Formats: sequence, C-alpha cells, structure tokens
Amino acid sequence: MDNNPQYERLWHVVQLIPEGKVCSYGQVADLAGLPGRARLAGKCLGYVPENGFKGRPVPWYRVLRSSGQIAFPPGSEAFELQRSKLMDEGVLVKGRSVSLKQYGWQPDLSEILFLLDH
DNA sequence: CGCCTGACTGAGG
DNA sequence: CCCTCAGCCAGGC
Repeated sequence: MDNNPQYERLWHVVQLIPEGKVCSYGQVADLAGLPGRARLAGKCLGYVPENGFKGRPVPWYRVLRSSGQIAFPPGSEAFELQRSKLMDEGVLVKGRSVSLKQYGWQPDLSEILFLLDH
C-alpha cells in the first residue's frame, strides 16, 4: 500500500488546502478524482509519511467530517492534537467542530486547474 | 464467496 | 444537538 497511486493523489489534494482553511474527507476524495471514496481519504491520512510527501508536509489536520466535526473521539490524543494544530493556525474549534461557513475551503475553477499543473 | 471493520455521508426522527 | 440507519467502498480474514 505504499506507492498506492490513489493515496498519493489524495495526499496531494490535502497539501493544497490553504493554512487556516479546512475541507471534508468527501471533498478531498472528489478533488482527487475519487468520488464516493471519503472513507479512503480518511484511511490514507493514517498513512501519511513522517517526512511528508514529495518533500512537502501533508496537513492532515485540516480535514474534517462533512459536518465540520473532528473525526476522532473527543478527548482522545489524536483529537487534542488536531484541535491544537487547527487553533494554532487560527481555526476556531468550538467543542468538537469547526464552522465550515467560516473556514471551509471553496477552491474556485482556476485554483483547481492550478492543481493539475504541479 | 460472505462477513466485518473503518479518521465517511446524507436523510430522518 | 443528539442518535440511528442504510449506503458507501477498500481491505482483511
């Protein structure tokens, strides 16, 4: 499962989420050309390489449920880590969720085209 | 094959 | 806001 081309495309998309913004698992999958594979998007984030992908970090913590909730159980170590990483870059986490209205990433057409270049 | 498990989703109550 | 449930799809056994 290393060298999994689907994981690599998903990681690539996650790398494009701007600092201070968040995105849902389903949205990541869609942008990676893998509609309906939200669960796969979640799984691949558990396999993010330590050193990042292609020399760049993969900001896994910017990916949330479609509801805006953090996917981990509240109080768990992973939950707290994700919450603090988001807060560090200015994303307000209220309870267990983030306002997608305020922090949701809505890439426009030109931004999507830019992705294909890289 | 079937059966179960997820960093998931949308619709309903 | 909570919870449940059917769909969903990749993997493991």
